Amino acid sequence: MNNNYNILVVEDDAPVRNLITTTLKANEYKFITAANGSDAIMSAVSHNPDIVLLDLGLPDMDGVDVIEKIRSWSNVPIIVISARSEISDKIEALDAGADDYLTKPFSVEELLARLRVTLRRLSVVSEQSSSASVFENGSLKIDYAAGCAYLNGDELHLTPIEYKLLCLMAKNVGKVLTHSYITRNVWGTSWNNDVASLRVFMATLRKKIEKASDTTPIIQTHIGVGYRMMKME
Amino acid sequence: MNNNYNILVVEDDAPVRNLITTTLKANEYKFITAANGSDAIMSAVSHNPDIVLLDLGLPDMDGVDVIEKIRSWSNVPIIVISARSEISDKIEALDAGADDYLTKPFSVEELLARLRVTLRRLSVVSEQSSSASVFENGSLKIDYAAGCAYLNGDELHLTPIEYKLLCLMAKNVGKVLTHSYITRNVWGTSWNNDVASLRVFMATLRKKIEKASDTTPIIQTHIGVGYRMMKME
DNA sequence: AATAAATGTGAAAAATATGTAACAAATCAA
DNA sequence: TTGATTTGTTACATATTTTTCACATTTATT
Repeated sequence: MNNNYNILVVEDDAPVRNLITTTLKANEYKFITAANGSDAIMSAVSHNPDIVLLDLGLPDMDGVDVIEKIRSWSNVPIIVISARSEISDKIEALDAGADDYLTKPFSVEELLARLRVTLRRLSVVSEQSSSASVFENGSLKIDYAAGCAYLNGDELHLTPIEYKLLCLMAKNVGKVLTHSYITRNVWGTSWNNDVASLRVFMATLRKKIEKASDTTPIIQTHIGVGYRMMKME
Repeated sequence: MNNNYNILVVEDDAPVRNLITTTLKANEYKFITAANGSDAIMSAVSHNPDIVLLDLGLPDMDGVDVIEKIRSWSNVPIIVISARSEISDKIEALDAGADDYLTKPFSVEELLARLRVTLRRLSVVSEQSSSASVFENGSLKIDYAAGCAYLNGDELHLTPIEYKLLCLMAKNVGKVLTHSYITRNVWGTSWNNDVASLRVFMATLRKKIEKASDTTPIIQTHIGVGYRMMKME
């Protein structure tokens, strides 16, 4: 007897999808399916699966983009199943946030074994941080799945960097984030740690999200350290 | 660039071991090595590594037995690197407790990518477990994760040096810290051990954390020696 | 009690960090 | 291409932090 884990299977090729689902069914796993990227993201939001099995070759969007999208709000384990066997493809997917990478043709036994590994890890971690796809704090709202931010219901027009910056602050509400932590996470690993740029982006972001709002600023400066988004009431 | 993670490399074949260690060194990972199973188990016990890279083909014992042995007391991530490419070998190792399985010949880039995956997971887990990183002593409270200090629930505004100083005292509650120990830890190694500055900072810190509080001061002076934060009730 | 040594205190100077505006460079869509 | 948008850079006024220093106070020693 198995478990209550829910597995999201993302695969556009029907025969392969059937192979996977039949295997899962035979091993008493519960699952839902999606045949393209946007359906996959919607299912990930609405069903909150415990594991995602993801084919990279989807008709509507690149699989790596699906990984990044899901990773923008969720830490759900993602096991990639792909026909692309190039090392560079593997690295790209793993660095984007995938947890494992199987190349087609794959053995169902190996897939099941790697599923068991992931499930074993899940049960260890068990009840982990709540990963909601919508963030709300005061008059500010972020819909991670849609990639949009709102202030008092009105959509904000944010540039990509501004949005990343906002998400990073939001994911760490109440914590002081150091300059280098922010630049590393917004601009990537290799960056000259330029605080000047961060300052001007922070300024424009503040202008946009503190538009005519409350008395207390939502983003505090901690001189010599970094910035912090305050938890609002 | 990197990290404080310690990696145990278990591989009896010297050329392969060198390839791995050279790669790790080039990427600024710290590591220790073992050339057989019993050494590997001893190293895993004594050094408590963060990750184990394990070759299955060891001279003295079967690699799967090493996995099981380590798993009997530790959940350290184990990445298997093996010449055995049979599905049954993979399944056996994964079910024995391995977290990942690479077959030789392997790409060092893929190995590094899978290491990053594992490290990423480690840091997530450690962040969660470190959520209990809150110090409390009387009316004083420090939230290390948030980087903030509170007095009777009210947040204190501390400069970087004041905060460092407070954390240092807090981490050593009850102990007398010498002037030179404090200056070394707050200002860094190369410093002329200026006690005058320390005195000034200690004064402002005291003003802030002993605001209208109790009869007994929380920070004691030990003349000719240093300072001590008292354990309060 | 007198003296010397160590510590506390307040205020200024020095050093450093920040917010902002203006502008240059890069990117992107038509 | 153009024109619009986004991103990166610089200069500078302002604000904050850190250091220095003179002097008062406390503590230890004789």
